[in-house]
Amino acid sequence: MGLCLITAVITVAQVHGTKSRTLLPMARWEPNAAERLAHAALDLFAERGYENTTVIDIAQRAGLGKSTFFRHFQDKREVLFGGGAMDGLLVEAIAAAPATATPLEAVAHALDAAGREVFTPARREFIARRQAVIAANPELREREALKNLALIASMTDALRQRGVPDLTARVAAELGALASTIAFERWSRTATGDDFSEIARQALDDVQASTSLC
Amino acid sequence: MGLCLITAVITVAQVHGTKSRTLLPMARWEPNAAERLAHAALDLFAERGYENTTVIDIAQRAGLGKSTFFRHFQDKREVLFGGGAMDGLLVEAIAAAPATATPLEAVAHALDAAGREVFTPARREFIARRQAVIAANPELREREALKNLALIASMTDALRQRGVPDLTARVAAELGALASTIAFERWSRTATGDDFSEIARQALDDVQASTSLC
DNA sequence: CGCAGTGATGAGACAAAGTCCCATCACTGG
DNA sequence: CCAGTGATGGGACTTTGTCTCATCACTGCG
Repeated sequence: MGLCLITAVITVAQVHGTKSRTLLPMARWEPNAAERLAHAALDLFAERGYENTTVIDIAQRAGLGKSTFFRHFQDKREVLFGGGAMDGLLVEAIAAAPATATPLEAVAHALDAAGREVFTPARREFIARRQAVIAANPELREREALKNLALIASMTDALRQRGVPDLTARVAAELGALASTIAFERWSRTATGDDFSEIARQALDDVQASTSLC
Repeated sequence: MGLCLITAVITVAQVHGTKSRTLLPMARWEPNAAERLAHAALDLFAERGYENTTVIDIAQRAGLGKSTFFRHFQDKREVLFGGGAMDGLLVEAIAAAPATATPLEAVAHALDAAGREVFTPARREFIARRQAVIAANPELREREALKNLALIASMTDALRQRGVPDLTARVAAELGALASTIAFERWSRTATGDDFSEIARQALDDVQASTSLC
């Protein structure tokens, strides 16, 4: 799966530094609680595994309490899928594609946007690490599958609003998701700072070519 | 989703009646504990909803204890996805397809098998009821998404073993899953005893035709 | 007829997930 | 200096899921 990735930890460095005077009272009241929790969780999951990590462990490492964890995340799995801006990003990109674009070209437009905003070279290592944690645990893969389904539904809707017939929209969204997954697999293996958008376009072409051989 | 359906409750009426003499000592030691639990669960989920139903509630309605529930099912969700013979059924059907068949024809072969063995007219109402329960709850949809993923992976493997190239196998499996989902949507709406296999073949044709319009 | 063995079950203790309520603390504005 | 706001902490509570051990039904054997 490649679409439903990272979104938490995206709004990272921003506030920090406004009130560096009152550091004594402890980590509490320090900003970015959600980000700290997400980072602490990824670290712990990578160290000891998802199931050997307690929500309390995560909260403690972030200098927070259990209550605060559940105030920021619906459940333990969600800490790795937090942000979720991916959805809107793809929908907007599909809507913004030229009116003359075919469904799959509109999807390619969306994958470009993902490459520009999310799957950046700077985040590659972090995202791959996160993906490894997810792949290692059934509960997390389950959540990822659901997110992916939601993403496909969003893309399908976005295509329909361009006037694409229902079934065609569904097929295009599904093929786009598959291409994205394949592109992500290739991209996370590249040691170099390869551009995700290029890889994704290539993957989309490959997928489209394969449909003729079915 | 249509592929990952029913499997529990499939080995239903069989043993019953061998020891109808000792009925007094209570439901215990009555056979088919798993089936009784699955039916009790579906009834309760339909009545009060998944989240308002306790595992203990389910066990009690089946005349069993909590321990026995978790002895038969990994977790609360799994009670609706129990059997799981679907996987092997599709894999075997794909392997058994004529060597001359294209990937999608092999998949069509698998959907035929599903229509013959699982999505029978007699089970239509029950399956639709179960699907409604799943659709009404995020946790259950999540599990369904994971099962669907596993099914796609199985079909992909089965196609690869026929000598189909990796990417083509993946695309064919994905398109087959989509066709199956669409076929299931259509089939569960038909009041008549329509044949799932026919609907599925039609859906597969529709999907294939749509790929040309992307 | 009785007696030990097997297998499914039940009961209860336990850890962790998730929910809820309320007190507390940091900071804000008057 | 004081009241208000919002994020936090703590703890009680329910439920899920695990584990261990005793129990019961039925089986086969002497």
